[in-house]
Amino acid sequence: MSVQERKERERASRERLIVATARELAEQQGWDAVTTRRLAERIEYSQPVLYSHFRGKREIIGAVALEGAAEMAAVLRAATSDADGRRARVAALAHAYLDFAERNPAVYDALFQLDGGLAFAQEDTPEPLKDAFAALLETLGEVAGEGVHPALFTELFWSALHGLATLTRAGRLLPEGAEERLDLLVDRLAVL
Amino acid sequence: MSVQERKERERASRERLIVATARELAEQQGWDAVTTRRLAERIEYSQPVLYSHFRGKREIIGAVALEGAAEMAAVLRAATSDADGRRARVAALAHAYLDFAERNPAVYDALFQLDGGLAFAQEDTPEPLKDAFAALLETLGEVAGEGVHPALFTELFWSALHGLATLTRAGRLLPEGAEERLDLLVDRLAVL
DNA sequence: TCGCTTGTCTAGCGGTGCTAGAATCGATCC
DNA sequence: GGATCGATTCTAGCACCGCTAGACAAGCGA
Repeated sequence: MSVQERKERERASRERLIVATARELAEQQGWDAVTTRRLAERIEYSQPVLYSHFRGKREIIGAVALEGAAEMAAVLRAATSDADGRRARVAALAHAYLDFAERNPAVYDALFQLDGGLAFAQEDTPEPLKDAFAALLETLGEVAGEGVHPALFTELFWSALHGLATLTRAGRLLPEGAEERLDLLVDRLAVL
Repeated sequence: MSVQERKERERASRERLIVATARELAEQQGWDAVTTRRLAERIEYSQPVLYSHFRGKREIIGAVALEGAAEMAAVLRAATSDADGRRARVAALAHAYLDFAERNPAVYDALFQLDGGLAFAQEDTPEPLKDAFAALLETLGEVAGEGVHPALFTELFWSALHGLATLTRAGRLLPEGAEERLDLLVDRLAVL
């Protein structure tokens, strides 16, 4: 069995290489530059090898998204755990979220803009995605206010963050007012 | 000169046909289905004709976006003019916005998701885009609250609407809570 | 060492956006 | 009315895309 185990290890390792390379290439040159040919060349295998790991390009995007979701959840939890007081926690969360989106645009796109073939807001939603939402919920749930469902409030707050993130990056919003918009969001939406 | 004028009329007419056809095709089958070949076939000309009107596919998307922006501005103004009271006006605006996004997903994508090569939030931003933002500003400006810049408040409110629109359509948010999220947004963000 | 499974590669399919150069149309002039 | 010639449109093709069939080679168990 040792031979088979070694093969499985090598396969898993190569799969990680594919995902990491796709992410790297996407962050460097955008997802449009992530073609199966270029990706194959970078991992130093031929194209068909990609298809022995993933059904297609969409699944590769999905894999990057899952990795990103786990990372984002960790980042959000780290940011909130450092903050004292509810206002500070919510502000830190919002900051961390927009920071993550700005620093990892390709990952953010894989998660929320592109089609990675992932199920959202459903039972068969992958664990990392649920957990990322849970990370938001942990902090935002406590400022939802009387009689407002925490999950629903979180969805709204998240939507606002997502709107700010995408519109800013697409050049629809200028970066100047970013800080002020964020403060306003926290002060108005959260019940402190 | 009459001949030349007629030619120009015909050219302009064909250009409108291209934009209308692109929009129609995009709404029917999504932007992925809008290929230069299919588009050319539908307007009953060969591909290169498209390039005598537009620099490329991007510019065609941009043209659809501009048309959509003008339409959206009109829809928003119509919705708010029917409403009495500030709360009702803001709610009507938000409803109309999300309605427009839901009913014209391809146009909405051309405007805010895809690259139509348009400048935003700048001096050389095309008039229809400025005007669509102005339509938002007219209603939202009056509920920004003391000491809050109306434009900045509008940007934030718009971001929230955009987030709701895109996350809902991408299946990231379930349509169930839509009404409740919208009410919460209006009640919390707007100063009434 | 041999046979065979497993894995990888080469080559190619039908599609994409876009363009060079050939062909045709049509307004103008004799 | 018919020839001329410039503007317009088309045919054909480029390089690239995602994806896959079938040839080939590597490495295992016997």
